[in-house]
Amino acid sequence: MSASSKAFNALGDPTRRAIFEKLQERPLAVVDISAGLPVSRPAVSQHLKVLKEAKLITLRTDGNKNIYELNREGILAMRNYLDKFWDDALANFKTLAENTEKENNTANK
Amino acid sequence: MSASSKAFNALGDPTRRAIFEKLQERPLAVVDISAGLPVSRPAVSQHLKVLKEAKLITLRTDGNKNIYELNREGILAMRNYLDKFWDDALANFKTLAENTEKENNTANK
DNA sequence: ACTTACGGTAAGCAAATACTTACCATTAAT
DNA sequence: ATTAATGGTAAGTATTTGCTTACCGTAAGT
Repeated sequence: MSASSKAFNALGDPTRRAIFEKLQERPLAVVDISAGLPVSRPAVSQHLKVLKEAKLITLRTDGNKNIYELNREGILAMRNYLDKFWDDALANFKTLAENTEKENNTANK
Repeated sequence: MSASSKAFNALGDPTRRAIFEKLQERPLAVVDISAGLPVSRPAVSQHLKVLKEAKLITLRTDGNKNIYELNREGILAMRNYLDKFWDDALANFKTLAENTEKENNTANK
């Protein structure tokens, strides 16, 4: 599973997106992330694990608190995937159009 | 559910990502998309519906064939989401750092 | 030292969702 | 006209995955 695959999978879940967006404000400890969310704290821990493995967040320990923070790496991986994806698609469609053009010309001769 | 939410959700599934990536090569009819995939043709139809609703692909009819094609709109929505997300995160962290700085200065006087 | 706060993991359950088979409508081919 | 091919939808099943409770370890506060 590629880096971007894991990231897409991770952000596929609405609760994980909510967590992700909370961390946009500031780095937060698990209790603070959990506060306000409609699921239990262990559920949040499980989601954090998925986001971490997708390299969308990082973990730093501060005493007995686990502070989670956004990780540029995963976000960039997705962005790059989308950019390249679209660029390649355009290139493919272009050569496809050219080939179709040639075929028509040949057929018309 | 926002446009990008639907798109993230859609690409959260590996089979849908496979379909999405097949369409990067060229627009394809359902039979052609289905060929090679480890799931039945109706399953593919169902996935196509989700991708279409996420504005990641579009549908064009050609005789009895339904040709699916990439849709820039959904791809761009995700890209914009990620860009804005990261920009806003940076801005938040910056003001956060400045405030912490001020607090330290005040505390030290 | 004892208690409270923090948070990860395990096991089991519940809900969501991906998949299959069956069916039907439409279009193309013979 | 009949038959093939294309593909969407429905109903039911099965798998996945998100969630909860229970538990444990570690760090901080009193």
